Amino acid sequence: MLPRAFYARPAVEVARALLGKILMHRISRGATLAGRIVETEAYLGTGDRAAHSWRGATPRTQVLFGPPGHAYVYLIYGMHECLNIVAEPEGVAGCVLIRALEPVAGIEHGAANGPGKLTRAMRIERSFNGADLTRGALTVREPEAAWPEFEIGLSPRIGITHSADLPLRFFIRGNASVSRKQA
DNA sequence: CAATAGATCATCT
DNA sequence: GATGATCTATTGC
Repeated sequence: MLPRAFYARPAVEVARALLGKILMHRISRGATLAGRIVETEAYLGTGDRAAHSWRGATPRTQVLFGPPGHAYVYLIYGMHECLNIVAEPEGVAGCVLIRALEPVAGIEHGAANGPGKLTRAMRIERSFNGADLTRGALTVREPEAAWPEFEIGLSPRIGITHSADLPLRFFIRGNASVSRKQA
């Protein structure tokens, strides 16, 4: 289990450090869904026009200003949920959007290569909003066996209409589960 | 193969 | 009342 201190850093650092880590959801006794994080995006707090928190805290975004290591789950376009992990020390907004997973357990190949698809594959819903990822059913942990070395790619974020030119998207170069063709 | 449309609703103005 | 950190299907070259 990654310690809370792992998340109490700038969102950009956390986004890069999360690549290769394992997202695990314990559905029930003995049944787990798991995937390797292969694509992330950093969202800063105030000042990043693309971030939900850019204007300040609202009822929905208050979790982004709370303690790091918690989940921020929201509904987008009326039909897809997106999973974020709160970064930065408490009181400072910032988070990391998990964009794609490589299947490890209980996930069909290609079913988690996109923000909306991975929440469905992992059965993550809005009830997880505010959940503590350092304990509980949904956790992030170090891979059990070391993964082969990988190269980190950097590109602008996807699907946003503001600050669309900032290179805040991180992905494992050459990985087949990344949501788009290589940059 | 690239571009676009439609689905569908919580949140904020 | 408009908008959006998406996805899939369909239309158009």
